[in-house]
Amino acid sequence: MTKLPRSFYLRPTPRVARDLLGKYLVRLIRKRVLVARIVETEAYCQNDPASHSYRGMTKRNEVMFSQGGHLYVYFTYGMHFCANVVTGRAGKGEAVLLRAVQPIEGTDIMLRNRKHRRESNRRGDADLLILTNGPAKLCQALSIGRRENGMDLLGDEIYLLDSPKLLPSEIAASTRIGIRVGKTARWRFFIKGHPWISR
DNA sequence: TGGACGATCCCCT
DNA sequence: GGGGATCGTCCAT
Repeated sequence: MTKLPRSFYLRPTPRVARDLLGKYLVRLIRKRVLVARIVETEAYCQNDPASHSYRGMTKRNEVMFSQGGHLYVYFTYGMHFCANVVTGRAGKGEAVLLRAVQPIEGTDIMLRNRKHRRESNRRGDADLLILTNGPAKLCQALSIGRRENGMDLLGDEIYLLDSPKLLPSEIAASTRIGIRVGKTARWRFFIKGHPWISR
């Protein structure tokens, strides 16, 4: 499999969001390789009131305005990170939020990264099915945080591998999750019936 | 300088 | 289904 080329990211954002389904996210950390398959995404576009870029560039969202193919990581709710793939040409301010992935390789590291997160975790996060089924969870599992903000996905620390295109019948679209505005756009994409979809 | 608010997660009812 | 945790960011004073 080959790395997704820059041109992949320079297409319309909802298209990129849909085409990211099934691709492999590769994370190299301390000589170990973590691999996860993307199963759920959301597109955030120009003139989109739900997008961080809607009110212009700030220190927080400046990476979102960089050239497509970079990683935009933001901190939210005082405790969580979320990871986005920047799309389009520099200055556009569009990106795709990675909402859920399926662990493929390095699962032991991912489990460790999310273990002991809370002392009072009574259900136990050792369950693979809930390891990476949410945007903040997958960041924990893959060790994505402030340091990874702005990384080039054509580099060697974090990148995306191509995979055979999914059939249209395997993909579903819906409205986005957790937003207060921009609720009509159907810019959430996911693999139909996939066990790792977020709740 | 302060206060309101999150592209969430987890636990409890 | 609802609320608490928890803090960086942004904008209004």
